[in-house]
Amino acid sequence: MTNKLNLNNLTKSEEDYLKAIFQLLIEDASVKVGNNQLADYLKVSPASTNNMIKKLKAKGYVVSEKYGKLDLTERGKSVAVRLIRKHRLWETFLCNYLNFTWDEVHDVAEQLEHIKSRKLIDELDRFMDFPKKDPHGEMIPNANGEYSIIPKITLSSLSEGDVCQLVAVNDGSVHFLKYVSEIGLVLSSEIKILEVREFDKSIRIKFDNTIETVTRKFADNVFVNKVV
Amino acid sequence: MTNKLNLNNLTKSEEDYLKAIFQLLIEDASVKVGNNQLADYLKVSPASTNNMIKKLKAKGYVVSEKYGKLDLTERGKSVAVRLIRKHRLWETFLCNYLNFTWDEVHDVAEQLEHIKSRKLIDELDRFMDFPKKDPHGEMIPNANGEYSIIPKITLSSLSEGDVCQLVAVNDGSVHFLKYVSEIGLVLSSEIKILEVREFDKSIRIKFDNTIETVTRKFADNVFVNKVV
DNA sequence: TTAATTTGTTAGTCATAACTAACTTTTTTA
DNA sequence: TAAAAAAGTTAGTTATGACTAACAAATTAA
Repeated sequence: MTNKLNLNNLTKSEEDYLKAIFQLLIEDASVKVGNNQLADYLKVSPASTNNMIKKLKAKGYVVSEKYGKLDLTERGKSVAVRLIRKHRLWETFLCNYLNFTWDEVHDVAEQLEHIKSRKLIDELDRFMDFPKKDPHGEMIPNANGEYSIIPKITLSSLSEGDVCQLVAVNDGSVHFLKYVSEIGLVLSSEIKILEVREFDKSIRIKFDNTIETVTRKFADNVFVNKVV
Repeated sequence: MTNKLNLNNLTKSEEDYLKAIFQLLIEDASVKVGNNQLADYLKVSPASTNNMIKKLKAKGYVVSEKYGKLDLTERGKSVAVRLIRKHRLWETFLCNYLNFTWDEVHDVAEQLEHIKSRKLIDELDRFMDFPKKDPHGEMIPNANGEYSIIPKITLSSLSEGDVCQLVAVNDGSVHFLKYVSEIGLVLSSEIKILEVREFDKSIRIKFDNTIETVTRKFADNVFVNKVV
């Protein structure tokens, strides 16, 4: 009964876990990423993540000590970045060539990112002329896994009178993405903060002659460049 | 312990089985398609196919009697045709837009055909302007699952002096497809049968000022339109 | 600093889909 | 038509990746 470790060909699940750990690590760089948090993020039980973490440790993708925080090895990171590259390239393709909207791309890209073919993704990249950003404004890693992380500030971090430009939106929720489109915001929209209400931190914003009030939660998911 | 039957969302495996049965049924319309034959085709054990057949029968995709031949219900056929549509559209995309060659497309298309998104495939179809044939010359079913079956004759069925045009090639083997490309045959190539050798049924053919001898096995996998 | 809460782990179960080995039915052929 | 071969079936096992329930460790709060 020798336990064969499939070192090279990762399953869809293994890939999903590695990507999730990576996302959690960059989301909150300094804070501990733990087992339950991962379970929560992936919407599975803590027992499931615990199990998978063991396997990924044995395969050399993850490091952690018992009851300790999770981290990825270089190999683990490399897998995660390649998945993100695939995900974002597919999203770009779906939006720019196949008439998908922001809120429609995520689910399909989640499937497409697991297709195993180096040539496929590199040719898709070339076909689209090596796009730098995906439709939500996020950076696309290149074929060598290199990418720049632009420090992101949220709309919620600004103050009355500030003017900013929408550079990216969090792509985690279909409802949120639909909402963003519906009120008329697009990448590069110039947004002026008219008022930040002390009571509930809701924000009155103006863009393209539209005035809207958005919640703190909404503003937390909108990433901007401060202009003024 | 109520046995929940996942009637709508088929697994990758279930889809593979339905497609395989469909392919075997159209390959040899009149001949019985049996359990062992299916196992052989899918390169799994007869026990595995037997098991899966039971499940697909319970779900209403397959019909067969104990020890009898296999057949698909309308629903089963519909699933298979949609898979073939997806497979062929992806192959077309890979060849025409992403620089894939004949022999490279199959494996990737096998993965891509399982992506679940109606919009994805219909938009891909539109993007390529509704192609009628895939790169190997096979018909692509339309969005309603309609397609025409062109009765195919093989190069091996012709006689000395006949002239034909290459209309399709069997896409089952990478080695075969590489071979076809290497000797210089492409879709629409005009081929003249110079000689059929009685000894081993090998055939001397001429096309584009090239003269080649091909085996019976090779000629069985080349589909043509007889011109003269 | 002890108790409560949160977080992490283990053990055992289930479904899917593969496998081998043994057995039964059907078909072929001698 | 009876024996041999081929085809089909069943039983029992394995790996993956979920799950629940029970338990242990670590952290937080009283």
